[in-house]
Amino acid sequence: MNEIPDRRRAILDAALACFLEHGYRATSIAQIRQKSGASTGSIYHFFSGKGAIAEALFRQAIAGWAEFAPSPTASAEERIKASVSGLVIWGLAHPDQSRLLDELRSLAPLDDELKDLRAFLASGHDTAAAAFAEMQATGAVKKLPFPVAHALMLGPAYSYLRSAAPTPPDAAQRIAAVFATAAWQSVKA
Amino acid sequence: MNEIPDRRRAILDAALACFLEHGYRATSIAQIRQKSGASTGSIYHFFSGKGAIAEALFRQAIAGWAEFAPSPTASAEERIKASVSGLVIWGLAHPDQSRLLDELRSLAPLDDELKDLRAFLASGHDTAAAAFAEMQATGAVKKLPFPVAHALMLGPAYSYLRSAAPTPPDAAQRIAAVFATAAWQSVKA
DNA sequence: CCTCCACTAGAACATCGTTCTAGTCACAAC
DNA sequence: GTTGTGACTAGAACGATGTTCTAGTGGAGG
Repeated sequence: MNEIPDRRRAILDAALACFLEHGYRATSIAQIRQKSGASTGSIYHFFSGKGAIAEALFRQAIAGWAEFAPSPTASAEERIKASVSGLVIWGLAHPDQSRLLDELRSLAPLDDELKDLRAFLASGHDTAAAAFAEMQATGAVKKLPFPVAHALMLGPAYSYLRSAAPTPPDAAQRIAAVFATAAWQSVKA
Repeated sequence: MNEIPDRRRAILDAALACFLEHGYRATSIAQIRQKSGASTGSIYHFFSGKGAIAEALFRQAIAGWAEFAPSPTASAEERIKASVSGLVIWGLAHPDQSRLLDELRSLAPLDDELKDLRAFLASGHDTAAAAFAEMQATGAVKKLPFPVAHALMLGPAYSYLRSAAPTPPDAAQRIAAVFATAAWQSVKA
């Protein structure tokens, strides 16, 4: 009885295809309507708006990447390197999904359509800050303000992925290692 | 006879005020029209569209920051550190202008309104790549692909400025130094 | 006085995201 | 068997936006 309705899934699939091809902003509800076969009313029955569709797809994409999440018992160095490396490897393997996430991250603070996504990102930010504070408490990393540390660790990876081309896995591994060691060097005590 | 028309200047000033207050996307032509006292037709007489206004303001803002440009005769370390440090110090001193530039940079690849700005950014990218290639030739920096090096050097600064609060000058100096030394450590030979 | 032309004004247009109104269909109640 | 009910669909209508169109103004040159 709790099946996901076909219509809802069709809308999500169509929206993802459109977003990956044209970006979030450039795809219109009309395009999603055509590709999914749903009607306008149907779309707004399942989602509160374009932003809600984007948020659902964002969470879905994040879930696909979360498998790279480092185990919480590893050392600070391993956890940080795994975070950065996982981000880069996943991003180079899925460049258009990565670009979509980046577009949504950029738009979230400015676009009220994406208010819920903004809240979701803020909660993720908070858990990352807590994890980093824990590493600071053990003396494993420098005592930097978290926004500074976050920018040092993940800024290069985000920046690179924004304009990266599809990359074969072995090259992606090497590039990921560069960013991972640079991130660790930047924040290690 | 070649004076800049008052109307044009009034439009630019009004647009800058609106963009700084609400961001590029959230300001409408109508707002610019009201604040500047110009009419719709007048705006489109001077600019080909909203994107052209943004591009004009982008160049204007870049000019205000270009004073931090390092002298070409300095060492690679000095030039790179000065670039990063200058960006951070200027960005922390002008947070809303910095955020506007970042918004426009994010939007440029996706929004056809900003096609001309996109070309302008690409040319700037090319000169930076050439400068870096020169440093590589002298053996001062690692032999990294330029996109990787660029992300390592400026990614953290861009990332930090995106969410930075106004900062007093002395604190800004310290933060800038953190990012500058991290950038140099990441790419030095 | 006439003619041009840079410039202005505001109505009109196309498109977008969203809301509204009306309805269909399956199914449970009685 | 009829009637309700509620999930779902459909498409017209709405308001706002960026842009274009049509009409005009006013001053400089012939």
